[in-house]
Amino acid sequence: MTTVEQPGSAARAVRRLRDSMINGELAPGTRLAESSLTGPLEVSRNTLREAFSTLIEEGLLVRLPHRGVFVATLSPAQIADIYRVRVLLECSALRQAPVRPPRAEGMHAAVDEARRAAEAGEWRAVGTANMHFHERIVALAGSPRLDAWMRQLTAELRLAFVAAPDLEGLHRPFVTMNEEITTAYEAGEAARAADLLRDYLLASERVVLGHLP
Amino acid sequence: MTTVEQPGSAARAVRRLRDSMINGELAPGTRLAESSLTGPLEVSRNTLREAFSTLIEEGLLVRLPHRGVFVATLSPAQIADIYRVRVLLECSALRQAPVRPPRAEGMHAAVDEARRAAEAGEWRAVGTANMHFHERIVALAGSPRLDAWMRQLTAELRLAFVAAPDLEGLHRPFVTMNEEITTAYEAGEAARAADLLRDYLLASERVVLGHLP
DNA sequence: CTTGCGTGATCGTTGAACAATCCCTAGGGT
DNA sequence: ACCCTAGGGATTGTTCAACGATCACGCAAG
Repeated sequence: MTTVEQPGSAARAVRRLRDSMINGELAPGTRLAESSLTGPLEVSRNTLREAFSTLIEEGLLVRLPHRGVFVATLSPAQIADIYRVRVLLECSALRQAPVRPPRAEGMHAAVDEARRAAEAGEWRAVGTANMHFHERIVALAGSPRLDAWMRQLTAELRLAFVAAPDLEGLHRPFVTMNEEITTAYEAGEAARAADLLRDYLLASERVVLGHLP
Repeated sequence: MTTVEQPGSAARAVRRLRDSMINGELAPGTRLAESSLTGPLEVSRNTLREAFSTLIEEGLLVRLPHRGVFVATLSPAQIADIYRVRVLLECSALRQAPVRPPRAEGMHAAVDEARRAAEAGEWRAVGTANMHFHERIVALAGSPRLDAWMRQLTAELRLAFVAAPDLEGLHRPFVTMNEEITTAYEAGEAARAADLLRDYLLASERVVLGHLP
């Protein structure tokens, strides 16, 4: 479920940087100078570079040789790529999911998480919960590798969210759609749920791309 | 196509380590002590650690904190996981591939590569070519992210190949199956090609698991 | 045979140092 | 006024040496 809390300065720096990015404190395109980060993060330059390597591998940072590392900026083409992968992964996972005893506990938990956050007006938390919902869908495939990849995808996508001016308009419409997909899946209609999910993703892609420029 | 030739000591160390692993010079389970690798690779300990990070992220190495890094050992469960992901990715990519003008150039190139290697009796090269073939199938989806993931998967899987005692029996049967899949796809029968591919993968999984213990 | 402890070795992290590369600006030419 | 070139300053890429923290191994005691 939750990511393992690894000890160590490098891992801590990774977590702090990642949180800062998905919280919007570090806007996409921001340059992260090594020397100016060693202070706030309380790590040495070498350890910081190791943290950078991890985040670059995850796609959250980009390194331009001899120029520095920058918070990744997602082009429309890259966002389209992410959604292409999501449609493939999520729909396949949902379509081949077991229906005899539906495994929707995780999906329910994510839906509840999203609804509570929506009632509290915390739209960034709603976005996080929505991403959790989709991670739970992929988890239906039962593959640790797929789970790890999906977490990467959602982290990357949240970089696109932080640039959006209207978080409520971006996330609110999808809370009820999550519920519909869960209901359809639990009713044994995996194929219909997968179709709903595909429509959901295409709609979400349009919203994200529309909120960008 | 080929991986980008990045400059830098760290990237060079990554390539040399990865090549050593998929060539079988570094057997799975081998411990890679930092101090004893700085000499042969001609890099400092810090740079070596950076190279380790990359390969750990790729799944080729495993880090046990305060104990060192080891060449990854694939358990049967992990191999099964890899094949589960492959079935999902490759079959989806092939099923949704364009059939009007089939894009099979890459697949043909990989088939030829495999056949030439088979005639030369270089079975490890045959395995490499077969992996290229499947990377080309995923490339039909047109997603850079999927391509990168598939390269990771094939690299991991080759770790399982190096332990096999009978490389010919492991790789030879699949050369002609590659050709059949290509033919079916070019004939416009994407669905049948996907079914062939699924059978192929399930058979390959059995062979790999059978060659292991 | 098992348990506990000490020793040695390795890892995790730090700080400093140097070379390589890039950005920016000042200067000269047209 | 504009463009091109050269230099200085800053940042990155890489290496090295050192320290504490942690683990593996062996030996002694029960």
